[in-house]
Amino acid sequence: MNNVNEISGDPRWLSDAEREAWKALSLMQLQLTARLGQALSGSGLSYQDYTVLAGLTDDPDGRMRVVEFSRQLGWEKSRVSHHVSRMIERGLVTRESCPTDKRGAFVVITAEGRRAIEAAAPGHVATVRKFFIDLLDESQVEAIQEIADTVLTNLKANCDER
Amino acid sequence: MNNVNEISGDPRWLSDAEREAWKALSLMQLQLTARLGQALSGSGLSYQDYTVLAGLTDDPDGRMRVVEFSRQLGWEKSRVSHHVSRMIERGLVTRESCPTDKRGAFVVITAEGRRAIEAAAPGHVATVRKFFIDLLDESQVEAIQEIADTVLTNLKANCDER
DNA sequence: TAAGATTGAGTTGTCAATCTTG
DNA sequence: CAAGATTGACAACTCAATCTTA
Repeated sequence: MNNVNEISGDPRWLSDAEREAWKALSLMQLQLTARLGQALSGSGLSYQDYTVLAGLTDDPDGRMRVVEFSRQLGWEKSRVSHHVSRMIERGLVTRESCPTDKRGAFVVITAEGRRAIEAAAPGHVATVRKFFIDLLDESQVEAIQEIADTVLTNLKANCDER
Repeated sequence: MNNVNEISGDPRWLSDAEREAWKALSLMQLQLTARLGQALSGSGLSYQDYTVLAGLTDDPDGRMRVVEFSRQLGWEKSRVSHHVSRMIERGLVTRESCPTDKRGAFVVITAEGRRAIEAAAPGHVATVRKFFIDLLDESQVEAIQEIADTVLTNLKANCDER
């Protein structure tokens, strides 16, 4: 499996540069989120908790549909459901039924949830800056956005195929 | 928590562009690996299995130290150990002790493991191309590599701090 | 019938404790 | 004591099945 296919070419393989880039990106993502989680550990919130609460505070009423979380975070809907259940037990959020669509459910942040994320936010932001954002220039942030948008659009366009 | 901080500035927050870029990247990574996993499902290998076997085939003898996997993949060493145990049960790899460092252990690919990854590889590569690599130009692949290298170097430099 | 959501069972991953060797 | 590795208990996630409403 030696591959020194530097020039775009052979569709059966990836070039070394392509493989390395993908590996490096995966490793970065894993280590970065691990680090963000560590940094949060003192606050009593996991990185996942933080993500959910941050999503809720984006809404003026502090509420979001389960299905919307599923889309925004890329979590299986059952994952959202399970995680919300655990957060409810800890008093960070509640569940409310949706008046307009009776199948639906809202996740709503509680006062305690708000306190928790407000306490954690400054430190978390500092960590994201220190280990990610502040290391990049504007053009790199743009590049990430463009790449991700391209890939996500393509994924959505082919969500039917096996 | 409204933030319309477009101009670099305030270290207490992230700009919208910065937040969006990070969210998009996380979403991309999640959906991409989910898709790669789906595409592999017919082969009897999970994406994680594939990753391990691919690492092993990089070595001429098809062997790699557990600790090296831990570093390369960014997996907890216990995760490597557990996953290898499961792969052993399925006959894809074996464990061997290291002669030079008696604490160490090698993971070694079996003939069956080799068959499995060789069968899965063409399809997997095609999927990585279709949903990722072929959507990007050379400069974007480069950009990813640079960003990831920068971030990973910085993480390594600060691995001691809490 | 499909879409939103939950549930339970099984799988995978983490964390702390332990064992062995450097 | 530190480094490599494993183990077991627990937490988080996935997948399929189910329930309810559109």
